[in-house]
Amino acid sequence: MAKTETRNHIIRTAADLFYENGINQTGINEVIKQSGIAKATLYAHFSSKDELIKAYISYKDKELMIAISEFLAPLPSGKKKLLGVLEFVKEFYHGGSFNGCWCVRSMAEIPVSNTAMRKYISDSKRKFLDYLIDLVKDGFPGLSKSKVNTRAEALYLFYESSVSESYLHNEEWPITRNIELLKQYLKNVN
Amino acid sequence: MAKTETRNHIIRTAADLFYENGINQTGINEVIKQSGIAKATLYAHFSSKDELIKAYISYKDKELMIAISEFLAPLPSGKKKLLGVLEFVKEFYHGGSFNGCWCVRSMAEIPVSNTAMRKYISDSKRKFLDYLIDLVKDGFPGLSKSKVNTRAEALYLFYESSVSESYLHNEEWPITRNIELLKQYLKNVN
Amino acid sequence: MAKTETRNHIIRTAADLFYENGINQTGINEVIKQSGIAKATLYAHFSSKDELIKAYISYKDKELMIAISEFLAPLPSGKKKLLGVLEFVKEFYHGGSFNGCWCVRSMAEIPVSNTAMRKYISDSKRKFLDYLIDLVKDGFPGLSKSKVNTRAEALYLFYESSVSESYLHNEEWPITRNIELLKQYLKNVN
Amino acid sequence: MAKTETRNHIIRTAADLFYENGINQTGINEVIKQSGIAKATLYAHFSSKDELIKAYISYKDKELMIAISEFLAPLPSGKKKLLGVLEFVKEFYHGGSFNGCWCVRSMAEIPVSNTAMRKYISDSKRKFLDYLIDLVKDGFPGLSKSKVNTRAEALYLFYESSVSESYLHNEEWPITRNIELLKQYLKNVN
DNA sequence: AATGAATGAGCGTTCATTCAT
DNA sequence: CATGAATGAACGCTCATTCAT
Repeated sequence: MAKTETRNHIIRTAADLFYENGINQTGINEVIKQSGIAKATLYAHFSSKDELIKAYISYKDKELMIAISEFLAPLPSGKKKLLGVLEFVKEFYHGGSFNGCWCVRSMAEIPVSNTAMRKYISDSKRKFLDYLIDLVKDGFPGLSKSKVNTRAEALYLFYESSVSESYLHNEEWPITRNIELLKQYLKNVN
Repeated sequence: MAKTETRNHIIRTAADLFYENGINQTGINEVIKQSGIAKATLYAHFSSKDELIKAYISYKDKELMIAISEFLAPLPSGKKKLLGVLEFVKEFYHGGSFNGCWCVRSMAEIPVSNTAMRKYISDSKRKFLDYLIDLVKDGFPGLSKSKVNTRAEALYLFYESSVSESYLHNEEWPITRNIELLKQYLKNVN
Repeated sequence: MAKTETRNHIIRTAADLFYENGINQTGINEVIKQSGIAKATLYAHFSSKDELIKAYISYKDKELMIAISEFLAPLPSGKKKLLGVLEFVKEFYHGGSFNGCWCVRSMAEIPVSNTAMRKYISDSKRKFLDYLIDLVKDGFPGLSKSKVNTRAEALYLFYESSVSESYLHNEEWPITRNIELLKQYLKNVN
Repeated sequence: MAKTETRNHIIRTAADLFYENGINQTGINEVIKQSGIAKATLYAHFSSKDELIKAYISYKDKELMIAISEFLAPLPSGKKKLLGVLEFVKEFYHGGSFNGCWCVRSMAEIPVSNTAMRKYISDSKRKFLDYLIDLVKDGFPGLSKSKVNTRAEALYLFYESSVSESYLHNEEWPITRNIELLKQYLKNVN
């Protein structure tokens, strides 16, 4: 197997386990067993579990960006597209492998002393906010930068609580309630 | 020392450690060292770490209810009081010992297989939602039960993302942005 | 409760637990919980767990002597009575609370370093052998002391392997086989 | 060191300790200290202490089979060979490392709830009985299957009480007495 | 005489990581 | 480049026993 392939294989296997059971509940042994590789092979590709966790976070983020972009592609730019972001969450929630936000959950598992990792995770979420900023910018050309940011941050917050609270309660209402809130919000912005 | 005192002493010590560093990063050894008690003493009061975690969750919840109630007491009923809930988060955030939501973070650390504990935590959050429902009910007498719930759920979601996102990014803007969103939301409800 | 009553109550409770589950598998806490007494009360009556174990051994031995004597009482002296000893084992085995020999099992749980306890247990078995010697002496008056001993030791060995092996295999055949062996043995002694 | 070598090294070390002091009196820490290996190494080879105990039982059984076979090899088939089994016990008893029957003693230390382990141990003894059955079958060709079993079971019971009782009393007489009983028994079978 | 909270050494087990091959 | 046996610190938990009341 080529080096990159092995690496990706490990990441995908680890991602499934980390996202399903949490990063601390998933041991290195479990990852190598599921991957079918040797322990030292894993350490040849990732110098530590932390590095593997970072790769997991990035992998899930990229996967999300692709999925959400595909979901939004057919929707018209503007308010419909922004609402689409929360509609995506609803679909995600019912998709069968929903386990909330990997960033929020991973952050909870990282020791406070591990500032590097904590920064990596919050930076990761920041990138998602940037993605939403672009979405607003594209959907509302001419809108002032300040208003773009405000609108994107609002959308981000609706998105985040949809994901986290539907996961926390294992119920759909946080998503539908946030959709209503977003609709009302968008009605009141020019 | 009376039994109840020792028990409370352990809970308070454990709560500080759990909330600061997470429940999995905090070992029983750390708890007893900080408490200045013997290991068997802890196990005389709590049959397992899980029981101590439950006591921690309940302790933090009660503490929160008291603090938020005191904070809201001087505010006039109605919209001012609901906004006060988010103003409380802002104060909480700057209070020096802010580490996000213990429920959200603990949920992320509990294995999926531990359904009893997961239920305990989500039930705990549900109680907080009930608290907000009462707050809305009291502040808007005559409002239909359905509208009370809708309004309380909205407030709950604003509260939750204020706490979680300010913790995640270690920045204040999620709180201020949510306050703006809540203000706008309340403007549009009768 | 009078002191002796309390003491006997503890012994009986402990005996049931020790014989059912083994002396090491039964904690002091279990004994006091089942007895309904305080921990310090137990230690007022028995200076250590070892002392309680000794009391358990003696209690079971006495109980056995009484039971076996009652069982043998109606039988005619001589060979019939000796055979009765093994018939007693058969009844004991089917009695519902059979768990082999407390001495053999306890000996296995005592550290080799605890010579005092080990001597106590083997002395205890020696007393049972003495009981069988008396049985032979009474049943075969005029028999030389040497022959009495030989015959009693044979009976003792048949008895012991009946108890131990039926317990080990959880099957009855070791008892019935030993009964056959004893019958044949007795046929060949004058 | 090759994996199998390490495994065998652990088993031999554990066997000495388990047989000398009992399985519950011997902690994992003692085993690794004596073995000179790390704790995780032990758990890489044995998933639990129970697995190590099983390996110990099997190891001792195999060792016994080999030793007894070697001891019996020069003896002529038939009654001489059967008597040899008890002569072997006498030699075993005086060998310096005699501590009774590992199966009987281990059974006494295993919680009643651990049915899997208890079955493992009694199966182990059953194999020894099968060994004796073969011995009788080979020594008395043409003997009916039923008589073979009866004779082997008798031999088994003599063997067992020789081992257990000489251990219990730390005296030789149970062995010599059983030898006499076996001789007499064999005189009366065709 | 009786209480029960507190003890500290020990238990079996799991972890991410290293290194000789 | 890949292997897998070995590591040692930490984990959650149990034990018989003591002592102030």
